[in-house]
Amino acid sequence: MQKLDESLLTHLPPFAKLHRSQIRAILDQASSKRFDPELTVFSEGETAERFYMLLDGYIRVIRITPDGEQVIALHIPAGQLFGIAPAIGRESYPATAVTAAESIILSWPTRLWTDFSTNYDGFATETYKTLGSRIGEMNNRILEMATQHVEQRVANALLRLINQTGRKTENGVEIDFPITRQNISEMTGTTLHTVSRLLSAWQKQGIVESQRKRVMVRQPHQLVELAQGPLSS
DNA sequence: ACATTAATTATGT
DNA sequence: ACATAATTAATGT
Repeated sequence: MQKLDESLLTHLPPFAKLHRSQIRAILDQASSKRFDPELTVFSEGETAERFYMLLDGYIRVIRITPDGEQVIALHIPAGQLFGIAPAIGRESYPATAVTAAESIILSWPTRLWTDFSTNYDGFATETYKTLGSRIGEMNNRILEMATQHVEQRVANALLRLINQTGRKTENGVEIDFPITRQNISEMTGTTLHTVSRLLSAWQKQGIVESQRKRVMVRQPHQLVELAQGPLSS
């Protein structure tokens, strides 16, 4: 196993307050692995042997319904911890983590979790921050599902994607990992057909631009408008 | 207002 | 050439 450079972690929130020696110790206990796209890192219900830091790439957090249907709960961008079951007092993973793009992932044995959170300044508070914002996001999605129409939900999903994982180009903001109509439908509780129709319509209006597995938003403001939906009553 | 079904076409290896 | 992705129309709830 070759040595990992300390600069990999120094700027990431959970480790930002630590000294080089501490980072060194953390890295020396980590294992590093590269994942191709669409590979499962861990599965729902598995015993949480390890916790993870995404160094590069994107993670999709998914759950499977009893009848085998996929639901995408969340996307995680590089620089965040995931699979942190110990932080919420669980010994099995509550969901499945799949790479959405080629990714580089560090991981540690779960038994180190208490070490990390007691000995390393800022680690605990920062992880609870990200945990908090993920819960907040999922709460918003629950509200959307219950109250909004599909068009608004798809608009909101795209907005979240470009905010969290957007890459700016000349013409707009592009989601910087491959994403299909099917994927978007799994995020919004609709069908790939409806998503396809919506994207086609929005493309004609110049709001988005999409090819196979690629979606770019040209006019975020227009999407925000659509996300508001028709004014109540 | 949306899903489902089915047929057709486009796109990437 | 083959598999996967996307579009489109028709029909159903």
